[in-house]
Amino acid sequence: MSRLTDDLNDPQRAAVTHGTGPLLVLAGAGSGKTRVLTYRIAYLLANDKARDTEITAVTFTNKAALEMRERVENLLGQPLRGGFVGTFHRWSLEILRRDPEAAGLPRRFVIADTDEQRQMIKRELKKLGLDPKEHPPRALLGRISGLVNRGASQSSFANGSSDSQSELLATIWKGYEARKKAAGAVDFDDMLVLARDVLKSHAEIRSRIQDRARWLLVDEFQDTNALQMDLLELVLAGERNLTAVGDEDQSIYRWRGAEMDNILAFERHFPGSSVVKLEENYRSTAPILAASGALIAANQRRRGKTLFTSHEGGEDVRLYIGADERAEARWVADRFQELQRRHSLGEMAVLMRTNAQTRSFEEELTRRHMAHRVVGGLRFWQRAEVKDALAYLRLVIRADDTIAFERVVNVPTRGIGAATIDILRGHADHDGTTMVEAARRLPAELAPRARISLERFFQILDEARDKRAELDPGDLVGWLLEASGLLAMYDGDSEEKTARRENLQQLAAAVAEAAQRGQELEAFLDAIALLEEHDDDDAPEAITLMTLHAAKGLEFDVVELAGFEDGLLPHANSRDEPESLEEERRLAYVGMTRARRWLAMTVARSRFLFGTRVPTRPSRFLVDLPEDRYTDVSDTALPIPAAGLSEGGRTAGGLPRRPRPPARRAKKAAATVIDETGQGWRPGDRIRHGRFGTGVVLACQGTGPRLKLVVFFDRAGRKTLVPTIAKLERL
DNA sequence: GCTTGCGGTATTTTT
DNA sequence: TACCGCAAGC
Repeated sequence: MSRLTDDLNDPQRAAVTHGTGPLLVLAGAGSGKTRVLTYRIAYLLANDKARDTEITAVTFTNKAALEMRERVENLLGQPLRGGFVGTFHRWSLEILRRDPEAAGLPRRFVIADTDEQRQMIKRELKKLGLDPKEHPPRALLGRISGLVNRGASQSSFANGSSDSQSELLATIWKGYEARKKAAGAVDFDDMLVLARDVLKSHAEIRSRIQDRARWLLVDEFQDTNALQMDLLELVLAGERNLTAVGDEDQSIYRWRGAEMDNILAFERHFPGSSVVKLEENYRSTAPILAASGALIAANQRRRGKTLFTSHEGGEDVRLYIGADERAEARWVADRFQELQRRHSLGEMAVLMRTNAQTRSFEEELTRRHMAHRVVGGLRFWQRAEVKDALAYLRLVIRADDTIAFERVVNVPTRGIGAATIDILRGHADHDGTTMVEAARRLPAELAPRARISLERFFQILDEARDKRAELDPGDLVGWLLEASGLLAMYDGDSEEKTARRENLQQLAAAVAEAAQRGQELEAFLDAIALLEEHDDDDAPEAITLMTLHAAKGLEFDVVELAGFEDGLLPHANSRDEPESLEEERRLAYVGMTRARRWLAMTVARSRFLFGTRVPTRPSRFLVDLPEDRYTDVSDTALPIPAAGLSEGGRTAGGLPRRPRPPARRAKKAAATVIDETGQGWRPGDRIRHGRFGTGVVLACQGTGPRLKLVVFFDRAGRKTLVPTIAKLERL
């Protein structure tokens, strides 16, 4: 099969044709990572080194999996049967669905999504009499997830927790586990945990999976966490044919538990492994590579690669510093208008650190009637009306789905409020059954209205279950939407209601389409639980606005990296710790390397943040870029900060994670601040307040009697004060 | 049970 | 500033 290896360069070919044993492919940005992965699969199959049932290829996103499968099938000229190409979660889920009992799960367990997780934590807090404001469910779940992904379990954590803080977490966690169990639900992390446990404890299942993963390929290896590593090690047997492809310089999910050591210390994890570096870049021009390469070279934690290209020339990388975010957006829109002569709008992107930054660009592009789309907005499957409809569907399939029941028993409202739910929950707890069971029995103390409503509710579900036999799934959903009254909820012709009705119809269409593909309703529900994102990229001729995280894996002719400022990139919350600062640098690197032909970074000298205009300064990452790697095209030449100057300040994005006392530093930073107010207060001043203690002035709003100060107090956090009323002492 | 208004908060979010 | 979630009030 020479055709397969002909169009590869030497290192690529070495990776593709590698024999048995672990292989790490260090694939620089744009070096043909997916190509190596897909060619390797095709090569193994075409040369009878592997049977298709022995191929397992794991990715992080459904999109990547889909692309991989398609490209392999294109190479092979036929569909790939038997093998597995999918995400870690789907892989785990398949193991669990096949043998739920092995994992101690009910046969028809459900997947709890983020909302449902939060709901359960909230209930638990309420039960414990804790204030959700003091213990934000989001943060609690984050901590639990972090622990789980590092290999902990509720019980192991509870045993090891000594201080009251961790004991509290252990208690909440325990309740959370109990709730999931009662609901027959697993969360995203559980899928991996349980799959790992099953593989560990059930030799026959393990051996089956090991056979299926005789050739195991893992994409984006830099993003794997400890749990995923456990999983991989469990299924690697005999020849240990792991092909891991990744790039430590593009590791941007540390905060989600990604463990860079998996790639940095690959050889230690997998003795006897080979390593191939892909350093020839086929994506970007030389100037873009030179600039991004200089930036990432400043990182310590990396194995080190130097990307090169055989293509000469290319436009300079530009830096533009504008007065504010409007000037920034204007400049970008101007450039994109010019560039439109050579590049389509679909090949242009504005990338940024935070979602909030899209705003000024949306406004400017709308004003100019330039087509654009924001990636990462509300997701189809996350919309309330869609989730409601899905909950009905879930109840049809699995009558005792407590989560779904609670979600829609009163949607549309039918007089079943908190009081009714409490009664039902009381019965369920008392009898040791589910709420749905309790509701079915229609306890006597229910209000008459609630009884009637519940009866009707169950009638609808029962009828739907009967209809399952006669209607095809799409029609079943249609019927359910009518019968439940979900559709009627959005009667009317306001834009919002119409949109919601359309979403519901779209859902019915999606179900019908899945059925046509031969997918069972159960499988369909699983699929969308795993696929939070709705992949409809059907507006290609538009400028893309998105976060740097969302941009990973994509490429565009024209890329603009917006908000190249200290506080934003690196983000204020991630610049103190060296490890996270390096991750911020990688984030910038990912952004820059998305560009094929044209790249610019822009800075707004002031930004509207938290209700105030805050001065900013260019990113400290500029210091990593030698001046000949970019061209400053700002209207007025503004000085670029020296290394370290931007440390610890309160600049854009602005609140220091831990306010630091030294007045010396505050003074120094204040000198760079433009605004100064009549009252003699200015950003950077250290002050003392009777109640809040000491703090630092972040910004001044208004003048004269309307003057307000935004102060960040060391202990009390951010407050807005009127200096003439609040007694402030200047330090 | 639904609406309104207040207070608190303000990264990134593959599944 | 802008949004979200919750508590009070209709």
